Amino acid sequence: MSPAKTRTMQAPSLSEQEVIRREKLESLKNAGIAPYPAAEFKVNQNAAAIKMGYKGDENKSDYDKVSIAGRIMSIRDMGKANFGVLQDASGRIQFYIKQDDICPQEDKSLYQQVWKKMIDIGDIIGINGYVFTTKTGETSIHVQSFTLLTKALRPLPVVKEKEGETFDEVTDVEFKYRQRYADLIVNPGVKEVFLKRTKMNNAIREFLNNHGAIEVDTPVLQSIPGGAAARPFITHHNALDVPMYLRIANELYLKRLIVGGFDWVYEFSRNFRNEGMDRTHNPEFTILEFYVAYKDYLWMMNTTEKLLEQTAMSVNGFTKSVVGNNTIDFKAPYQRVTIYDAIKEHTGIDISGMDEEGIRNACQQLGIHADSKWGKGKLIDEIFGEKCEHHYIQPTFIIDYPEEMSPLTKKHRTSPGLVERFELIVNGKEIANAYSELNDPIDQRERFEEQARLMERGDDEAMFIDYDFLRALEYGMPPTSGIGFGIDRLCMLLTGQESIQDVLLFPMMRPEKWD
RNA sequence: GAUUCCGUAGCUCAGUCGGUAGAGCAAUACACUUUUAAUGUAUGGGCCCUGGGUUCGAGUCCCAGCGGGAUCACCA
Repeated sequence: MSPAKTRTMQAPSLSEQEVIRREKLESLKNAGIAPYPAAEFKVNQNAAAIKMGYKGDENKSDYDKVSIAGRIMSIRDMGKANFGVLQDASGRIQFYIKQDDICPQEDKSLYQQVWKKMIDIGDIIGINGYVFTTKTGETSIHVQSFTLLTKALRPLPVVKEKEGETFDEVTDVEFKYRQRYADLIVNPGVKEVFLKRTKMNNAIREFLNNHGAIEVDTPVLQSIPGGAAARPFITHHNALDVPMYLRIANELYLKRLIVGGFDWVYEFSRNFRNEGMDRTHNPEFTILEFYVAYKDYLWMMNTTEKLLEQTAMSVNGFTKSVVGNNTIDFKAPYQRVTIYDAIKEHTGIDISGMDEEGIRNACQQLGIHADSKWGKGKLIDEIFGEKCEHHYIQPTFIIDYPEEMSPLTKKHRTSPGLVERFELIVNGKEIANAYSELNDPIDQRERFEEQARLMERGDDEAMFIDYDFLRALEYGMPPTSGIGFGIDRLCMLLTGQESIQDVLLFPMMRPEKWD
């Protein structure tokens, strides 16, 4: 019986390579080498800084005692010397390890037995040595000593690269999303997307903080899921014995804070909606909302343009971003089109004077399903979504929505039946929604009651009446403008990703079965 | 939720008309002290997603299930 067969019988669920790694783990322990040592490993450099800073003879002495730590990504075995690649948080750097350097005496076992037989690709090590340039011109670390920091028991997918071309890249999305840790290790570029996401958030925070905005935290567990039209996740609080909902939006809480005297608040709000998943929807997602006292939606459009232009610059260094076949320019200002004009332009039908019946007929004419449960606002929204939205690739403000689909929005100052609201459409998708906030408590109560009627009519997305929010408005909320940005979608636009799963570190997946 | 495509070694992928399971990388062993997708020689590694069915015989054909992608519906 072959040794491999014996191994398989001992541990039937492990692959050959996993069994061999466990045997190496035992060998290490037998040799008195800790596979998972506790002590700090002091580093004084990182891969990127060395490659950036090392200039050969000019500053060689600054790099004669470097110490870095990272994961072994490849080893090229030349017998009594190896070249390898070490990857740390900053990037990758080549190292050179030679038998006679780490074993200057007769005893070559550290090199022959430990390094060559017990260390693998994927292991995390620390190395000490000096920087040099190889014959072929690559900045490398000449290893004088190494320390095993973590033994890896599972083989890493091996991805190779030459001159920017990648070979055997792991493209299986299930692997990438379920084992993001491994995806991040082996696929260069994945990490870049998430670093850009952080840059984007930082840029937005910086913009807001510089303008005097206050970052706040509001409840995620809510007894009335308000501020949006969506199906919530339901949970239960045992001690109070009441149902609770994971928030679908934080809007009503932020407005309570405006009542309370803050004049600019914002929150990066993780929201939860119990709905379908696709390239642009994940059940949990992030919306940045902010509310500013004494402003209106016109001011908000100006602010939005500035915020996005500046954020794009911070993330990419320029205002343009390539997504699929489109190049999007976030440079302000953005076009502003009323929703009625948009519909007129893309369907040839002017619905601005029509009642619900007329719009229903228009839907029929356009071949759009007009559900009998839907009111006028929903029908208009449907026409816009079907016939117009996808045409707007460059950032465009669609403004002045019908009142019925905007129960939290202030009535338009000059056009009856409309509200002061805009959505920002980019690359054919909504990425922000804003309005002059409704602050008339009596009007707000009527709008909620209209929502309640819609709910009775069968609209399962109509809003609940939030009596505490009405009470807050009765104390008086100053004129306020508010906005919500789809942060995941904005990130997709700024990083050129076409699936929301590629801008979420751990996108939702059906749970794995482990038996 | 509906439709459709996919699931083969640790990874990337072949697998013809239904006839004993293949390659490269990775692994193991050997050679090689400046290589870089290192190279050369040899070896091992498979619940072909799971369960049924058809058949003398199924990775391959049929049905059901599981997981994933795409499109649609719902939505941001």
